[in-house]
Amino acid sequence: LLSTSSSSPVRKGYLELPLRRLACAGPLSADEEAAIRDLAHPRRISARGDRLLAPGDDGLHFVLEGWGCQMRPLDGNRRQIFSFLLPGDVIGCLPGDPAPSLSQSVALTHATTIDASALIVYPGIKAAMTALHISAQSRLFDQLLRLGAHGAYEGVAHLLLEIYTRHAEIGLAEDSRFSFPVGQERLGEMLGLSEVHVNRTLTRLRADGHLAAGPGWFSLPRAEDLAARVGFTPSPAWMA
Amino acid sequence: LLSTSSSSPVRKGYLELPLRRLACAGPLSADEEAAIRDLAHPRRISARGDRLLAPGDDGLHFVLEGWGCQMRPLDGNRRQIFSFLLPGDVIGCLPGDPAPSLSQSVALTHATTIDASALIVYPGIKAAMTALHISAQSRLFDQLLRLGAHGAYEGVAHLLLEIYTRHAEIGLAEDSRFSFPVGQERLGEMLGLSEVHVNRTLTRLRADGHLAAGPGWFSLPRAEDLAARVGFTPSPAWMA
DNA sequence: CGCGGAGTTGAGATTGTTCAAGGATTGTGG
DNA sequence: CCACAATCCTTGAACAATCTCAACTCCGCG
Repeated sequence: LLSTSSSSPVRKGYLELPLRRLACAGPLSADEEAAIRDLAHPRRISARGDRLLAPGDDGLHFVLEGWGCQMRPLDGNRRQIFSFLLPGDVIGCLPGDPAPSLSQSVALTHATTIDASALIVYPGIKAAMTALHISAQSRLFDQLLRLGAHGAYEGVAHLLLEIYTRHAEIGLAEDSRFSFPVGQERLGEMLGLSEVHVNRTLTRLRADGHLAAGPGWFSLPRAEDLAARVGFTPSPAWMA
Repeated sequence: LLSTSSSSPVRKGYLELPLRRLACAGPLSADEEAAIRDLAHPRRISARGDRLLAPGDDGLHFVLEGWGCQMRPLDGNRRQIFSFLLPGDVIGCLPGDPAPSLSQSVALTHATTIDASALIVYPGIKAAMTALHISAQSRLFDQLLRLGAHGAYEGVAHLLLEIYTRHAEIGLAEDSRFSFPVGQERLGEMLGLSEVHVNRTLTRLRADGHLAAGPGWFSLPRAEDLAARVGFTPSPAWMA
């Protein structure tokens, strides 16, 4: 997906996504872009189910490949997922905001991350990371709304639109199609729905012509229509 | 409730609750306690429905009297409440964490607040406020859990236990009884339930001997039992 | 070739919503 | 002091949304 768009000799393609993510959160100087591309730390590999962040870790990390989530375990083998962590995302704690392990960050697929704490010294990068932190906070409120105020159809649609948007922002949505490497049960754990009902709702979205799906991907061919249909507003409108 | 416990000549009793709230979040020096008691700013009065925080306000405030909430409006006259703001609570933005109006803070009853931004220069107060901010963040995750993973009975019980605990921490729960000056519809807007179902659930809690209610107050006579029954764990257990 | 994981579908039970109505309480004006 | 309106609480009955259980398919993989 990425290797085709090589304008300059990029040595570490796996840092391209965090770079794009930060760049679309705030302007970066050429120095800062270079600092990101030159990150020399070893990558950390997590198997599905492993923790992306060690319990005491208060650093910052980029997600390079694979999906993760923030969640809290429930009794039995149930859990509530609070947010999905996508390739390119920044995870961990900003220095000023020592919000320790109020939730667990866990890999949902095979995933790789890299330590990015050193980059906080660059003002543009710090500003961009702060902006991303605020976006994540806003998405948490979106999630509260999905769980508390939306029915299954609206909730699933909202979530897919959010994930679609997050992919599109960093150039990972070709033709309204984006990667979705986790199963329907994970959608259920996020939305507070049973796997069966998630399935029925996806079927309904498909029947309405709003969704196409294949192994490991979704596509929202009429994303604009769907957004209007379920009242999905991209980022702001809460300013005021 | 408060005026009886006057050991030293306290001139401004209305600052007693924020003081207690901060004190139970982190140790305060005598100077810091005095600084809180001497807050000279004018009190701000909000009628039910008014905003507690002006849209651009990025300061810190104490809630002195009355209840408020954080919420987002929905289409029509519906809304989703994210959290309740109680007397003694700190609201607003910490300096390092410029998370602007991702939600609205609104009065649910007649309420008074006071500007507390000046107190941030005291390190003990700043630390306590940071700890309270983290508690609030944790309660947001609790709320996600209630909405996503709990049924009505568990959700209502959890929420009442939380509010009971928050009152008890600052000495406002006489005999497991605490103030609850908002109606059942507000509980519904918080829990994503209809007013009718909230009512039926409260009735059920009462029938089970877990709840007593009167105009403007609730009581949880067997809070321990109820907490065990619905799996309510006070603050931590997420550390790790 | 068979096995396991993920997606799909049906039928019945459970939970929660809506609409509608009736009681209780309180504040207000006559 | 009483009538009245407003607000909140309570209850019933029909309806809709969602869950559970159980089966069955499809496909990739050893």
